[in-house]
Amino acid sequence: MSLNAQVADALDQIAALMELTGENRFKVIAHERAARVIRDLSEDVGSMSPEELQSVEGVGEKIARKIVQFREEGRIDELEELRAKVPAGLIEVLQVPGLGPKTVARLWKEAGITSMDELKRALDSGELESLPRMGAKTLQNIREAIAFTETSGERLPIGIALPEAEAIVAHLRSVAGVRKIAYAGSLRRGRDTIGDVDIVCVADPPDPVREAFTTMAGVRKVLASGETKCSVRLAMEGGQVVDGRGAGREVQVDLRIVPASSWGAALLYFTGSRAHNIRLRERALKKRMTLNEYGLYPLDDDPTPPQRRGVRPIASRTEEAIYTKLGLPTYPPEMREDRGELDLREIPPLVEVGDIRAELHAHTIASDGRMTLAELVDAAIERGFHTIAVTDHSKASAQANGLSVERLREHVREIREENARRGRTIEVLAGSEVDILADGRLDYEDEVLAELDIVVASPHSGLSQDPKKATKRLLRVIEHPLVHILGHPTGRLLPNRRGLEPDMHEIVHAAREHGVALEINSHWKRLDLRDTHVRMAVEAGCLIAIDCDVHRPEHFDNLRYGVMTARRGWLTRDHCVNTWTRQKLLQWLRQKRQGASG
DNA sequence: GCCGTTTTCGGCCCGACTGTTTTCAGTCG
Repeated sequence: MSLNAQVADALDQIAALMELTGENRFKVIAHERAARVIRDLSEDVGSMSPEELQSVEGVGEKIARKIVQFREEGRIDELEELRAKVPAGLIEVLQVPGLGPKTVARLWKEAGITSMDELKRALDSGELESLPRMGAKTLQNIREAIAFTETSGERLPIGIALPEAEAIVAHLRSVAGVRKIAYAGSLRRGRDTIGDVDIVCVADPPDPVREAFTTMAGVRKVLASGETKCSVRLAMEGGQVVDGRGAGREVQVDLRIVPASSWGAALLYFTGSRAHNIRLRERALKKRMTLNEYGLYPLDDDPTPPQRRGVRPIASRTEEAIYTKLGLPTYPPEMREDRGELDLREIPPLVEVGDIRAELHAHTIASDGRMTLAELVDAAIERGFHTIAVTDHSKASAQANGLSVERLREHVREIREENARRGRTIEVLAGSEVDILADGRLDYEDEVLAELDIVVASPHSGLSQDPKKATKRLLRVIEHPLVHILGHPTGRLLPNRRGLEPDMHEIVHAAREHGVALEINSHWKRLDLRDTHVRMAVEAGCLIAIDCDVHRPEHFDNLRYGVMTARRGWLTRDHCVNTWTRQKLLQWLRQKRQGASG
């Protein structure tokens, strides 16, 4: 785990334990915020001076000191003191939805509960029933919430959640009275994984959609069903199985019903992120306005919310109107993470799905793909691409039927013939997805690689090696004169395989220097590079390739996930090689070859 | 604990829903 992630975890633990000791909630929030910012930070806190640490938003003198102590001694005094006071097992209990710090502290102090196992035993024995404010319903909700975290605790990959959300939206759109409906939340922001699904809708009258929502197929439990807000737990469809673990799992879905006049405010609010929203509200207050999910209103001293007093909003119908009145550009949802976007005067020209004109990482039946060469090329033409690179696996990927040198050469001949046959319709490039061996050597000799139009080098094994080795390994690849693209650089798999954890600073700077493009692999199980890495690469001025790693025709549809990840990293068209013209792309590919020989 | 184009002190985003209680605390997003 990177140092930033370790520091963030430690700060999160301090925050959680503070909550249980009843510490001032603003102190708790300050630690949570610092943890989030450091987790997202592109600089490495290990190489920052105390002054630099304090220049980070949300990090002041005291938290900076804690970070310094952590990196020098591997511990933080305050965290150790808190751990001595509060049983560590309670942090897990705090993760159960519906159990907040107040309730967990009561369970600890009044019933002696110090861990999840003890809580489960106490629930079974009935000893909690005697506690005040612990009715049968509350206890049953806790039981069900624990079961939910155990079967469905992990976040859902976006590739599972997005189609599910689209199906729900399509279903509800046909209900009488529904005038507008859309999914929001982290799904709309394009995060790689999703905790729950948020849906916003305008419906008049509201009852039919509420009824349809709480009774739709798959609803296991209705958590809330109010005038404007409904929440359910939904069983995932049978087909949506993640690595064999999807079966039986549930996902929480929230529906918010809002007036048509508040559509923009509601969409803005429920899209988040939470941190972005808080920033917007702070900004509104500075401008003597107040922002909530109903609209942007003039600020006054009346404690009753303005929408209940019939106050006319300054803006509310569209997101754009609200941003404009706040003096801000309309941020694409993917940028709304409080990662510096509010300091921008204008939005950079972020890459869009329609900009992608080339797929540079695709497999055929020659290795582990399902399409013949001709079928792959046809599929690429159908997508409107001007270039398709055929990059079957190299020999070390035996499990993927990787090609021996002889088979590769025969394959290259076939690809060149196919390219000639297609004329100007599409450029078919002969390439390889070459395995990166554990020490950073490539799986084919240089003389073989030199015969190819394009080389994508990817790690497939040795993915748990330590960060220093991983960094060296990838640097060696980036410095190799015949490599164009570093494919799925960390090899992570969502939700559980962490993959390599190289020093991404070194990686992106070397990639920039050597003109190697780093790949965003668009498969929703990979999304590798991830968003924060893309942002680092963009800041360093790296080239990026967004590829689908196509094995089947439908894999081209994963492009949207890769593009959302790119946009979350603020990638613009000019630095994305897949958006270039055929001529510019080919020039870049050949230039690397000439640079190597000259 | 952090932060400041009115502030180095005194604020810190805002509303909905549930459960259990009878006016609200706790939790969530």
